[in-house]
Amino acid sequence: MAASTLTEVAKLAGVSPATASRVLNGSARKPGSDIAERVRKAADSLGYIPNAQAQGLARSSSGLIGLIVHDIADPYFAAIARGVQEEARLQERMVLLATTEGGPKEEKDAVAAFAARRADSIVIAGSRSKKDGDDDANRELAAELDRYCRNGGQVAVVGHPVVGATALEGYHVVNVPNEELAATLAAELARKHKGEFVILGGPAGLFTSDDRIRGFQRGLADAGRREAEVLHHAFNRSGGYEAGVAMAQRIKASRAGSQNGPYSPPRLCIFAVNDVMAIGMAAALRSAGLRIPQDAAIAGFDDIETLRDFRPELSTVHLPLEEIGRVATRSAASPHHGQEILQVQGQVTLRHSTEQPIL
Amino acid sequence: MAASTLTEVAKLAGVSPATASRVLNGSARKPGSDIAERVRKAADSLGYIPNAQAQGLARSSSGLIGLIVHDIADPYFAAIARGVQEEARLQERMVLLATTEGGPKEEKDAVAAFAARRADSIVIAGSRSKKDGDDDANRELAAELDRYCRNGGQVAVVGHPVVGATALEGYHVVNVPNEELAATLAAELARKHKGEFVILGGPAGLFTSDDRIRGFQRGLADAGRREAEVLHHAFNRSGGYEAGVAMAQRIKASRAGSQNGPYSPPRLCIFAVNDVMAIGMAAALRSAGLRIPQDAAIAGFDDIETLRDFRPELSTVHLPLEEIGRVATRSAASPHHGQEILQVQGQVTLRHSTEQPIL
DNA sequence: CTGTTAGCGCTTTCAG
DNA sequence: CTGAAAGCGCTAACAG
Repeated sequence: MAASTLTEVAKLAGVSPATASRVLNGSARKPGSDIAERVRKAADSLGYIPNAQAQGLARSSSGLIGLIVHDIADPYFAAIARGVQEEARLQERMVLLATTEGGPKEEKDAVAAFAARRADSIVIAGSRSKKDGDDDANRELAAELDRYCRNGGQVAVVGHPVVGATALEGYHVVNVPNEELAATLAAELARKHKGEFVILGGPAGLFTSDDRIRGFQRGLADAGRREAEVLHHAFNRSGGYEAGVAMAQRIKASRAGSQNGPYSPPRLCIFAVNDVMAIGMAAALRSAGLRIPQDAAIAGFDDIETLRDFRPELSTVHLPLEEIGRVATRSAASPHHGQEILQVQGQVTLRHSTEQPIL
Repeated sequence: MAASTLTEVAKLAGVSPATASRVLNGSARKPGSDIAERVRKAADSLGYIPNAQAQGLARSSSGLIGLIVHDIADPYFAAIARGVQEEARLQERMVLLATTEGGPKEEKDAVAAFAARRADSIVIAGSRSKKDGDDDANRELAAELDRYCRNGGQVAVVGHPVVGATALEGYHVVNVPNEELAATLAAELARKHKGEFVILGGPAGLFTSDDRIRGFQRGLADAGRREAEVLHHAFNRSGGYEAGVAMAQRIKASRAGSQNGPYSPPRLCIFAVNDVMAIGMAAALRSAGLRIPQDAAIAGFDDIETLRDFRPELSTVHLPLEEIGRVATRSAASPHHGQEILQVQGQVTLRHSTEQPIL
């Protein structure tokens, strides 16, 4: 037994499908109220549910919003997804989810799949990468997006424009001032921290990571501090943890070495380019018996919700994640001519993890 | 400029649309390799992307999986969503996301929307409630689901059968032995904890919560312990926090009272029916200057990933969340006659938050 | 193996 | 204001 159709409803109400369509689904022209009444009654006596696929085909639009994230279980993406979802609900659209683990190949596939489903707009939350070897895939991704836009689709990208996008029509960029914020963070940290800095970055080539690294270095330089060493690891908790294991050894070694001398080794300040990496790092240090901020200071970036319950309280740069999701979704809802660029604000937030230990 | 169609591809290749369809989209019969070649060439010279809506209409199936959660940013749901997503990818389907904040009304709407989109299957991750006032909405939800199933849809529900579902065709239940696990947890805690127990539950009527409360009480009773007091709060971190604020006062008051007497007050053991509530509770107690497990023991339920980085390490019941998402999605992929019930295993996991303080 | 012919369910001109 | 008719893009019988 298949779901009942508009035609059946129309028949039951004794009207034409066209009329039934006009009363049931939004149309400019309103049929007479007596007719409307009859149709509505027929509809819910049959439990009529419009077939969105058919509607989509006829109207050539789907009421779908495609969302691309690296990993939906990562708190950063989950928060953005929540914002997207909220806004989608306001727009009376549904969210189609795709996870890509950051690969341009997967992103391209996701875009193609969304295009196939005729999604009205696509929100790309994960950051793009220009890692060696990804060149072709990136080109294909850009081509796919361009095509999607040329066919009338709207694309909102969080954090960074798409590499090599040529069609500017239909692109919306929610710009996160990663570099500036990282610079500010560095400046503030430089004021209170007199020792060395180390940067824990994601894979080289990942835009978000690179921007934050660059900004942080600039901030250090402006403060007259020496350039920080940069470590590259996976852009997630594991990457941070892995880096932390090595870092712990290093800290211990340097400490052991200096026990003979008159000076205690300078305390390191580690800037992780995102919070989940910072958490991984902190966990590894803690497992090794080191304490934060006594044995090392740590700062992250994003201010994911998880931080609220993480100890020590982590210094970071607050980003309005849900708002970013909402803004991206909202902007993609209104076709904009030319490339639209929106700014969001972040806020350096210093907490206990970068405080001076009490000596 | 609209996307190019199968017909255009066919024309360019000099074949009929039917043939083009057969080579491009999966069909039993394979056209000759020379023809196939030509069609394929035509297709990607035009950048052809099949219109999934049209395919869906024609095939009457959509390649869509509907996922219903309370809140995608809640780590519990995010983990399940990841599992669903993984399995969906294996099935070459896409995930449609709906968030409902637990309301039966919203769940019903979500099901209707999925039905409209002709989702092949629906996974309901959020637990159902039979709270007073939700009766009508619950009935409607059940009706909507029944209809969906009668029309050939598959529904997988995590944790608890749908209230009042009559059509058994197409229902799949991933059963989480909440009650048993809670009982086991109670038994183990009773062995090491000699003081009072308090249960921090969700809203009365929420199945998952009620089951866990019941199980815990049973476990206590079996251990010869007295029934625990039950607190009801929102089923999320805020609920836990709110409860914690009150609890902190109470603990402090009882302690102050007994300072005059010869006995220190018995330490409380708090069982929160899920981890996010436990975290909220712990946060509130900590803000009030209380320490865990010294001033109170706490246990949660679910073993969400967040716990890995939460201190004190929280005792809980481990649930294979991703696996649950995968299993639900997998089972809903294969139409089962009658109601299918799958079991998942959980594991009581005692950690530091319920340890005996060293006196 | 290929092409022709009907639809899938709905919207939307265009007449009446 | 209503109805009839022509698709939207694709698939699936059924012929050839």
